[in-house]
Amino acid sequence: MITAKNCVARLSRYKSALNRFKTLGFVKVFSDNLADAVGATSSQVRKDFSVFGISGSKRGGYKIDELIEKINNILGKNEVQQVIIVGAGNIGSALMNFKGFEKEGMKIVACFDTDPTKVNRLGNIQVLPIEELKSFVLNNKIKIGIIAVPDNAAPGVMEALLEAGIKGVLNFAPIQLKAPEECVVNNVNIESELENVIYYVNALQKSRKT
Amino acid sequence: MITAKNCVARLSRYKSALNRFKTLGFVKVFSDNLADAVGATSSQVRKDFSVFGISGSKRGGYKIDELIEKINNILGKNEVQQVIIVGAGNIGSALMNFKGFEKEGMKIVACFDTDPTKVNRLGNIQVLPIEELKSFVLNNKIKIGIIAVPDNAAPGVMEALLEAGIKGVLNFAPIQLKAPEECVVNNVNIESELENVIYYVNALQKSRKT
DNA sequence: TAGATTGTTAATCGATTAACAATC
DNA sequence: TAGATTGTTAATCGATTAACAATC
Repeated sequence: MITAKNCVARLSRYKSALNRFKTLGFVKVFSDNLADAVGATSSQVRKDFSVFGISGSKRGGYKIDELIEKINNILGKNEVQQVIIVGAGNIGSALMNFKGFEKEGMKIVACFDTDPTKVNRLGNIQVLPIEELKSFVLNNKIKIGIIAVPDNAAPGVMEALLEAGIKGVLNFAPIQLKAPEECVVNNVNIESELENVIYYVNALQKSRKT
Repeated sequence: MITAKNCVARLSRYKSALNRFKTLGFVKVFSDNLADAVGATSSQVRKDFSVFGISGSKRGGYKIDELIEKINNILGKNEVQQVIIVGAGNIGSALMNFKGFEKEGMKIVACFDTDPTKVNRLGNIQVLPIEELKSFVLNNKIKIGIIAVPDNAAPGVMEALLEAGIKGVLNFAPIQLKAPEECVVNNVNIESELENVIYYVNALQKSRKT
């Protein structure tokens, strides 16, 4: 990996904070403002920007519009990113209807499922049989896929995506998926995120007692 | 924070790996097996266990059943954790129907929404008006809440949860929520996770070209 | 026993923060 | 100009890894 993952994640956060600042009518920000907005230090904001070659003006801070523009470029927002989903269950369906992606220039173009009863070629976003995955990915030059299937099905889906030539995967199955170097995998484990909260709530209560 | 967040997250991963090992008929594991399963080093596995006071037997590794038991205790699995959701939109509804929580001893007991048309007292999991949030939380001694509302509504919901006495929050709104020390917040930003994948796919392609 | 694995300490690595010269 | 903020380097902090004595 070229750039630290946290660093890119913070870039996303800066961007949403900047959009909020813009809504409030701000025109420029200082590293200090951004730091407050995302819960970081001003040093970190400036360091992150320097990593990505973003510069402001000394004494004048950063112009919000320019900053958003630059961050969007870095995050690949100059073109709409076409994304497919595998798995039309709870999570998959929610993501199909999720407004957040569209707003960020990411478009779900199709969903795939093994269950024939879930296939639907008439909807706003088609649900297709898994057999059509490879041809669809090739024909439409899709690079990004989301896995939203149960954990036992996930490794198989990963293989199918790799074989179809997918270059990046966001995985919601509660299993750590691996891929060869040429494919990026980001595992999001919702159960584990909730377990995390529960752990700290309990830990906090225990430490309170002593 | 008492223990590093990554450390707790890995604990969750060890647990699911252990469950898979168990399904395969294994009775004991070595730190090396677990490391392979979750993509860590054996040093790290043993270090993590030592942080939580988990010990195995030299030469004999760890008994899977005991290990699962111990990890479950640490993660608060000795009792079913009751959780509420705020927001019955796409994400909120998916989480209500999500099987993954139940399997892990976490139970969604109610959902709250401002939209009266979404209220439903007859379903398997009730959807209640947001006005009933506080009394429900108090009456049922709920400690954990999930936020699944748009970003502009999220800070208000956070306040309402705090006022109701919630001690831990898992936030899916794309905004970094803050809370006083006595409340734990874990922010999961799905858009940002996908952006992350896109960034690395692009970065990889660029580095390939040079 | 000999060999393999744990548990822990020390070394390394990377990420965050502090500090400050440059400069608007 | 004087004061404030950037950009960057050095210092600090924390997390991961390597190494190895203890021991089953």
